[in-house]
Formats: sequence, C-alpha cells, structure tokens
Amino acid sequence: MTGTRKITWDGCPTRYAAGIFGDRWCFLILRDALLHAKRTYSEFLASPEGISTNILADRLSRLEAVGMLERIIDPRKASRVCYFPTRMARDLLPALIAMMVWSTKYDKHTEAPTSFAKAYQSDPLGTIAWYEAEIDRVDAAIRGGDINT
Amino acid sequence: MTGTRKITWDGCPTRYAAGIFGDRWCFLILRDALLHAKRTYSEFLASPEGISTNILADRLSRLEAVGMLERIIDPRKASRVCYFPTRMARDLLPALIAMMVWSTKYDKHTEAPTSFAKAYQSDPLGTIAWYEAEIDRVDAAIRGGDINT
DNA sequence: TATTGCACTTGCAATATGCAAGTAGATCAT
DNA sequence: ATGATCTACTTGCATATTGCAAGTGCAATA
Repeated sequence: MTGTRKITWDGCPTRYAAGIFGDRWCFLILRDALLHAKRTYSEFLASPEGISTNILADRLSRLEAVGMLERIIDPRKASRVCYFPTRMARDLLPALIAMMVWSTKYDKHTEAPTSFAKAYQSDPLGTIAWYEAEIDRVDAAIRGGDINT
Repeated sequence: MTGTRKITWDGCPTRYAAGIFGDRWCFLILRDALLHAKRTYSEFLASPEGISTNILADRLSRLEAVGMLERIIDPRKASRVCYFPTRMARDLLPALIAMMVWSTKYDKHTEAPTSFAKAYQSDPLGTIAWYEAEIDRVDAAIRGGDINT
C-alpha cells in the first residue's frame, strides 16, 4: 500500500478512515458497491475509471480483510463470486453522501443534479435509507438466487 | 500522484472527492488544518504519522492548487509561511466528522471518546459550528499578527 | 470435447514514496 | 556585522507501488 510504512492506522479516527479508504481505488470500489449496485469482479473492473485487474484484486481482498466486503461464491453458479458490502461499509453512507454533497458544490463539471444535495439537506436520514433499501434489494435478489439481477 | 494516469477526476461526485483527498496524506493534512489548528510546514511535518518532507511539500502545493489551502507568507516574519484552510476545505467538515463518527464505531483502538459521536448525533450543526469557530479563532490570531498563536 | 466466461496471477517497465542530506533566505545572538 | 539558527523547502537515490499486457485455472456452455 502506498506509504504504509510502519504506521499504526488505528487510534485517531481520521487516520483510521484514511487507512481504510484513503485510497482512490478503495473509494471507488465502495462507491460502486454502495451506490451503483456492483457486486462482481468484472462489474468493478468495468467501471469507467479503468482500474487495473491486479489492483482490483488487491483492493477487493483488502476490503474483505478489514470487513467492508463479504466475498461469497454463488452456490448456484460456482464460477461467480460476489462481494457484498457489509454493515461496516453501509455505515459509511452518511460520510460518502456528505462528500458527494461537497463535490457537487465544488466540481464545476459535476454530473450530479442539484436536486441530489437538496434532497439530502432536507431529509438526510431518508436519503440514506433510500440507498440502504437499494442495497437490500440487490443483495436479496442475488442471495435469493435471482442470478439475472 | 499514485494512480493518476489520464483519469478525469471530475464529473462523478465520488470520483471528484477521491481525486482530491482520496490520498492518505492529503487526508491527514486536512485533518491537521481543520481539526488540530496546524498552519505551518513544520507543524504538519511534526504530525505523529511522520510524513516525509518531500511528500509534504508536494501535497501542500497540490492542496493549494485545488483551492483547499491558501498559502500566505507572514508579513511580519517573512520566514514563516502559513497554510490556511479555505471555505472549500471547511465545507469538508461535515464529511470529515461523519467519517470520524464511523471510525469511532469500528476502530477497536479508537482514542476518540464516545461523547464525540453522541454530541454530533444530537447536534450535528452545532458540532460543525464549533469546529469552524475554532478555525476562525486560530486564523484571526495569526492574521491579526499574534505570531505566538 | 472445445470454447467461452469469470476471477484472478504473473512479469516487467514506469512511477511514486521514504529517507537522508543539502540549499536558500530570514532572523537571532553576540 | 557576522556567524549560528530557523523555516521552508529541494535533491538524489534505493525501494515500493502501479499500470499494462499476457497468462492461468476452474466452471459453465455449446
């Protein structure tokens, strides 16, 4: 990991967060898992940022190791592997959304509609609940065996 | 920057955020500026994480370039340079604090008191306002010429 | 049984980092 | 006035990480 050295990344809350997703690729994988319903290796690989396959493998195993993703081999199709965001990852939603609100304010080329920030400001808990429900829906569909989801 | 390649980091809100502080060191510098009242090169350098001096120089200029820090040579002591967090950086406080709340929940060795998360949950705006007031205080003291602050 | 799909691994050149040492201008002490 | 010190960096180089392309192995499909 870039700049890991011998730092103990726990202790300080900011440092702990930086240690886990203070990395562009982890960040984007979490976005894909939490916001874009991506679950498989090839889905993550297909993101427009173009992550390298070896880096993706590394980050997925790292995120699994810290407990952010749960790696599960699909029992009905053993060649398919799914990475589900855990509660730990889901609990990052408020921070992630707060960052997105910040980005929409400062990124001159933002693709996010202004309605996004407004919706969050007026009903933060509801917005988070909406994303959680989406995650539940996707996961239930896959775990329930509906492979086409 | 690690993994920069030719990616356009703007557009997507998550990617934009990742592009700017999806880097451990930028993250920690922002923490120091926003939460720990650090303003000078040597103060940032002295943080317990032990950032290398060349990396610090690189990240400070990068954060200045994107508009997160304002570099100012102290008019009363030209050998002193201060980096002030801009409004853009201050606006990151909600996201930063949300991340800290997350960290205190999942880091088994967290040094943050449980009261922190509780205070934020019960009064998020007040908590943010408190940090902003601290920043104002420090900056006013330095800009006002009180070099001992 | 061959081909394809999916999840990775491997090898290597390019890039970024960590560390130690050095530089340059401002300030301080005598 | 001048040498020591302070502060903010820069430089050089060994090491670590990344990006890219190609390859591997198992499962499912034709």
